[in-house]
Amino acid sequence: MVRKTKEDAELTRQGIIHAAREVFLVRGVSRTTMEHIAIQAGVTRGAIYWHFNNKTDLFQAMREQVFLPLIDRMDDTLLVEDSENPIARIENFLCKTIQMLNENTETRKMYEIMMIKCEYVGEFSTVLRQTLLTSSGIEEKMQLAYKRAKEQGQLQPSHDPAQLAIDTQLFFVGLLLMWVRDSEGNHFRNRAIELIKAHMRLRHR
Amino acid sequence: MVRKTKEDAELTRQGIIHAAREVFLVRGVSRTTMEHIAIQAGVTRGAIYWHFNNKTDLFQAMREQVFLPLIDRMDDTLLVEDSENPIARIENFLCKTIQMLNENTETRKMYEIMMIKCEYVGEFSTVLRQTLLTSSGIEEKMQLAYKRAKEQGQLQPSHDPAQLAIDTQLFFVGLLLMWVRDSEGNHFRNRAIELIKAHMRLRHR
DNA sequence: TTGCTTACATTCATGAATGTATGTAATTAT
DNA sequence: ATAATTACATACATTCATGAATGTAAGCAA
Repeated sequence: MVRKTKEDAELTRQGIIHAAREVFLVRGVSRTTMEHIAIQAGVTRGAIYWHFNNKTDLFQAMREQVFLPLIDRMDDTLLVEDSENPIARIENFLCKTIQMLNENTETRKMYEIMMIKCEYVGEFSTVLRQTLLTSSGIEEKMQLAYKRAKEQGQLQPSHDPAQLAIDTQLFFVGLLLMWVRDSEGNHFRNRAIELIKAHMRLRHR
Repeated sequence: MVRKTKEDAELTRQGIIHAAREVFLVRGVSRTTMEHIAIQAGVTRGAIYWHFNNKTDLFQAMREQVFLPLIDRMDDTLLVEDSENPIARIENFLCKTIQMLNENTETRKMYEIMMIKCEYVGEFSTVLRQTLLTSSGIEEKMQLAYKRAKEQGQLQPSHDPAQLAIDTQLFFVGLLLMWVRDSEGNHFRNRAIELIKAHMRLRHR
């Protein structure tokens, strides 16, 4: 394989990211070497070092490619001001996320890698901090939605929007984790949507 | 350092486990070498290879040492038949676990290692499968407790014990994960108990 | 067309890391 | 008291893995 055009180069870059995801998934991030990725991508290590400085750099590129659109989606679903049914909007956001995991292989694999195939240590602790920021962002937005729900009298009067928001968030974090862990069985995968609806039903009325 | 007596040997063994926990915590399991552990423990790699076959073996020993007593505690708290207040028993179990994390350094570190410093890949996927078994065990026992609560009319009639059990378990898994991730800040660490009580309050009456 | 640059492949030097083999002194069993 | 074993330390062989250096052919601008 020899010199390529710019478009080909971008294709190679994407191919490397794609290959890395596959290898990370089966070998874990730490145990994956540049050579593994290179072989999977059908290039040499030289090609990878051309496009990325090192493994962390490659990992970050991979992560952003999946998460940036996801954050956008969150804003679209939760942050809107109209609030014609906040509770349903929360439920919708959660279900859509699960649906995303079911349909989009790359997103699913990225979640799996981030939750059980990656050690958050050294340079990677940055990633964890970003995750925390994202989390508290979600929490805030859910809290807003719950507040609106309360104003509209959709909640039981004894319920506090802030508490509900954290409770829902923790529920969802747990669900995602178990969803990912349960790759072989199907105790959580099949029932995720159902579980979300049951969770939201606890709040309603 | 020369030949020791049996008791000294056991001490060395424990020292190695202790050292491994420290190093795993800061370097992650994969990036930790036997040499790192040896230095931390003040022995040579030879000593470690005497007591353990390899890193995985050492990891398993470490894990069991912390988790076996924990499972016992779970049975004691949740499984009892008297059931003089099932809801309170669940709450108690969750709070005690958090309390354990606060007080017992080794348990806390082990949780942290297992959740964000370990890649579940190859031989380590066994560990994940064990975790899943433990989880469904907890779920079953909580479900029993919720059933009793329902029989005693402590729950809202619309609530299904099975759903409540999963919901609580996912909430708690999420809480543990965020508790571990939030090692620098204190968004979750300080409020864990409070969050548990709020969660249980959603069910009561 | 010529020369500079891009997009890689290839090679190399170096440093880990592992597991095993060997050495050795103290301990325990006999 | 002697032999056998234990609990390590030390040394070694081998296998990765990295990153940089170098090579090279093809594209692209002038």
